[in-house]
Amino acid sequence: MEQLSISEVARQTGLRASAIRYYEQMRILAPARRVSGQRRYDFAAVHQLAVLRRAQQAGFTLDEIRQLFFGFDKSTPVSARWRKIAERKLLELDARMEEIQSMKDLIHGLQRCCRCETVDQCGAGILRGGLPQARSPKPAIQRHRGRAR
Amino acid sequence: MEQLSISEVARQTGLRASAIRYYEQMRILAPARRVSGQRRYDFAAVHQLAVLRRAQQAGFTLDEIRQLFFGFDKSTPVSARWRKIAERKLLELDARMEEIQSMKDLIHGLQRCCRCETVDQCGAGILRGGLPQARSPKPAIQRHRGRAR
DNA sequence: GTAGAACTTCAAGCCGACTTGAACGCAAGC
DNA sequence: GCTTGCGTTCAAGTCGGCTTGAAGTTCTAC
Repeated sequence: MEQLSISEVARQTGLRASAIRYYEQMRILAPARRVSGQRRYDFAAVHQLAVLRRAQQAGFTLDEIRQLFFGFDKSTPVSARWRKIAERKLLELDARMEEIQSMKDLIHGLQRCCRCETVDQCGAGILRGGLPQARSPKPAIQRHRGRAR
Repeated sequence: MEQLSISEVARQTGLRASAIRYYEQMRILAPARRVSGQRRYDFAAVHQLAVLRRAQQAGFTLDEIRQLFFGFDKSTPVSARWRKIAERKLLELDARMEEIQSMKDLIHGLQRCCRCETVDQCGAGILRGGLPQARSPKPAIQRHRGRAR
């Protein structure tokens, strides 16, 4: 059973050693065995990190990936875990798509309709009905949940 | 010429007073006149903030909005300013759309093809060719520019 | 034995768009 | 004169996903 150092794992996964340490700290990777203080990994860790990267590419957060790894009954196969968390994520991605689409609509509307000379005119126009209005009546850009009122 | 207090402007724009102070600090709003230390606004400020909000809804950053307000020759009408910065933004939004689309493709691929029991299996599969692979050969999720190597 | 590469931990920094808190100022009404 | 309710400034905190730096330890090669 081969033992890899952290930089060897980093090389094989394309990650930085600091990222791997960070994942351990965030409890996404189980603490590695130590040999006089230094981390030693086997190939399972490389595989786990490959899954992590793929999950990130698919838009999952580290919290969600921790869920994927540790948030299920041990008997639940990974394929079922994926399907479970993928459902929520697809809804979220659709929401993000629509958000972006409504931004695009807004910009196209501006490009088509704005004839304003000054910012003042433009603002007055927006207050007087918003004109193009796009499709979504919602605030659209709010990731900082302290925002609404 | 009416003089509005900061909380009055906040009420009319739906923003928080702290946000309005922040915009001034970030030099997106010109410093307001002071009456014994307190800010006083006229309606132009309300209009300007309406434009700011609309621009945010359309996905512009505060940096870009500062550009919109102050980054052009004074003779350039606002409609032309919009069109100029909108061009770049549309490209960016298209890129974000594709990014999200490739995430969705990745997740659909997982849902269709993953039969793995364990994370280890799954990771080994990913390393052995990545399977669905989606469309984009690019890293996909990288906003932290320190990331690549 | 010793240089230097690789490893460790811990704390702090980065990005963007704010909010929150502390400590204070100023005006009006009682 | 005192409270209430605005307003002010400045510093620090938030979120996520790391990186960077300092200071110290251990491994490796000569």
